[in-house]
Amino acid sequence: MAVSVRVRIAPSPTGFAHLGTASTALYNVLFARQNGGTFVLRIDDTDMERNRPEYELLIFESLRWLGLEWNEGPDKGGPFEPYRQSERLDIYKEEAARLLKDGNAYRCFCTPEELEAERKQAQLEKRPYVYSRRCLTDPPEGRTVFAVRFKVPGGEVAFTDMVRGDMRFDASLIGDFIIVKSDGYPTYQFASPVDDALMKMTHVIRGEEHLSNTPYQLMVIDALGYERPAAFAHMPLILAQDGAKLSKRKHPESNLILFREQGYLPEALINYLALLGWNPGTEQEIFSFDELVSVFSFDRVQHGGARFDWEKLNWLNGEYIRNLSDRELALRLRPFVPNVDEQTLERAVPALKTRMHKLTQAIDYLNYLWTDPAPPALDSATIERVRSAIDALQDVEWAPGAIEAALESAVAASGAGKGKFYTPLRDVLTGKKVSLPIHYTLALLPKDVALSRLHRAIKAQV
RNA sequence: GGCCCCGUCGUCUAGUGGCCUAGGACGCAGCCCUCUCAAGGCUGAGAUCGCGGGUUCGAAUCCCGCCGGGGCUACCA
Repeated sequence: MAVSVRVRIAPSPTGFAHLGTASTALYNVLFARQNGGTFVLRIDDTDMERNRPEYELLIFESLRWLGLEWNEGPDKGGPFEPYRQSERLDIYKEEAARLLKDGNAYRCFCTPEELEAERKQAQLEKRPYVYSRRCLTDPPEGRTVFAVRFKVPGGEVAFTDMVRGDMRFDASLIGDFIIVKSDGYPTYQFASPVDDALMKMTHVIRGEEHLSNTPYQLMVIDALGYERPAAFAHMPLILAQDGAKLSKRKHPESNLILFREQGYLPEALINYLALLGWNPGTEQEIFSFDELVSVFSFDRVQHGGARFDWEKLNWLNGEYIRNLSDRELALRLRPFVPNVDEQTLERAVPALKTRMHKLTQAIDYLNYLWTDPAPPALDSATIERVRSAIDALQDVEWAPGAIEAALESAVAASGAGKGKFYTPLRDVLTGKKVSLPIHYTLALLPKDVALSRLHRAIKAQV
């Protein structure tokens, strides 16, 4: 019987969860779901300087919002606890000691300045830099502060990548790298493979930035005598507008929480992310999550990075909004327009639906309901039209259909066009040039409020 | 600098030697619908397939060189 699939994502709480986090999480979940596997969330918090505990909560929240729930993780436990690297320090210490004892690692007493000098020198001589191994062959005397370096065995490291096929790297080009920092914390190149092995990961699916890190990690796993993951998958990077890798610091707009705040639907973002770097080979663009699970495959994944395109996301999000039932859309809109009562919101939805590519846009359409626009200046002909509108509306049933009918006969009687007639009404009611269709604009307002705004506009003229 | 990945309309992509006068989607333009804004319908512009050499009867598709972009090369992850 085959071992069941285990995959993971391992974000570091050095910032908010961003598009890249979501993207790798998605592919991991898709693959796990396809194979009845387990999706693990591990927190790689070994950077003492930059970790902030509150970011961990943000990561949980963002992933849950997207519906990318994990089976094992720091908040829900599992058979390989703990799932926070900061709580596994003794494990790394032990493994490092083992490497030290077996001669696969050694202590390095070099100072950052000395290493910097080595690097500069190599650059000057135009030779590729690898650590000199000074501390292996001729360690300086009398120093107490040290880091631990992995002794790179050289040779070739080969592995299978589900996206790119067979990969091979020449390890003689890789210098002895640090696996334990002088503060006692493990580096990513060490903690990550140790945990992948210990947590029995069968597949490692992550961003392309880790492709060249893979040989480092495989060498560590080999030296420790653990079993390697069966395969890797290095997914194309999500690029910013300038073509550079999306980063938390340079691209704060990639914060997932912001997507929620702007009114993007999680299912739309998922759909868009899936299409960034992967394509089904058909012309289908809209995919439910279950459809993605059934049709996704690594061999149709792009090898090059893809620029994130807000325009296309907006379109997709609009499509998803339009496909929501009125009830469901009203529900999702609630938090964005807390000033609007439930009933009014539900009545607004049919008109709102085709006019939004994100939920926040409802605010622009509805805020005339809870604000009071100043009466505009009107010429005498316009005043007449407003007056006849008031007359027409006076005894009408307060619903869009009836209002529309009443207004249309008033328009016909006035001899003016709908534009001339409706534009000032819109202006008086909302103070804006753009609004929902005029009969909706009226109907959503309480009748007395609507009529008093119209009355007031007429009186305001001298 | 070294190693690795990539290079088709502005963007995301289809395409694995002839089906390509290079297809789709977003965006853009025009028209229709229309009280505004959308949505919807129709039409259109937009890519000498990074460049230069080959191979071949025939290349976006194969080979070589170059150029360009990105990633890694940290006591960040």
